[in-house]
Amino acid sequence: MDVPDQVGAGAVTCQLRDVLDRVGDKWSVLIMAILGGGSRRYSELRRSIDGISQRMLTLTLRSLERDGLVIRTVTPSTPPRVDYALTPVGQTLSAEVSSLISWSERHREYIGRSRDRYDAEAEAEARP
Amino acid sequence: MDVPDQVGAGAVTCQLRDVLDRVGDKWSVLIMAILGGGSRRYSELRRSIDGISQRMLTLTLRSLERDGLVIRTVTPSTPPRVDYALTPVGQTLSAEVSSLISWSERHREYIGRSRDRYDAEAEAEARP
DNA sequence: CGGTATCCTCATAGATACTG
DNA sequence: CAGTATCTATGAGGATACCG
Repeated sequence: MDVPDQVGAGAVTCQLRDVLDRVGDKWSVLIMAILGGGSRRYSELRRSIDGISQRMLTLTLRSLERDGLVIRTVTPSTPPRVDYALTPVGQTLSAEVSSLISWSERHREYIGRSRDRYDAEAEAEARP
Repeated sequence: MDVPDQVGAGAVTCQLRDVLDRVGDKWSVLIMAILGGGSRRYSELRRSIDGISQRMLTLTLRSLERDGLVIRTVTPSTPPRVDYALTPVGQTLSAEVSSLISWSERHREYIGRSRDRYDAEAEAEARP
């Protein structure tokens, strides 16, 4: 793994924290996954992502854009049109994300069974 | 990428959400990274992870254990000794995580420059 | 040593309303 | 259509104290 013993204060962790904050928030990965399939309009994203508020969609897109992972293209027509796409670097992160998705698919059942077992044992202990 | 257009309500997203919640919280990945280097005692983890509270260390370890990613071994000596290690499945997630860490190392500078540029442009626009 | 229990705070995100 | 502004609330996480 080559991870230093002391993490949490050094530069390595800051890098890691940055990416985890990026990848860990509620909507970023979902947006990147969709944009991995190609450029999308604002309204397309809104429809594609079930349950996202307009506020969070905009906020998340802005921070992805700020990080250079997504590019925003405005077409000043009437009605206005705004398209979002992954940048080349965004595509490489999107690839990492898709690897994580496939991990989750492979181990979904295992985790589910683990949780059931753990909860059953915890309950058995609570009421002996 | 092979990601469906509609995410957020279907099974695919639940799997993904599960992993993201797992990987996205503040301490799980740090703990998994350290345990990737081998088994560690509770107190070793506490010292290794700068800034973690006892509460969060315990909570995070419990949920990792619940998911079958970490195994907890109690040695009932005096003083008591508790060791934590990755399970085989935990090791595979740890590998994904290390891939993400290396991505973050490779693109740390790019993101930093992107943010600086974005913020500079935002400020330039705010005060023209 | 390896935890629980309790309280508290402060970001994150949802709902709603309005706009160029 | 593609946002911004404002308000609110919920829950993750920190601080502290105590326990087997």
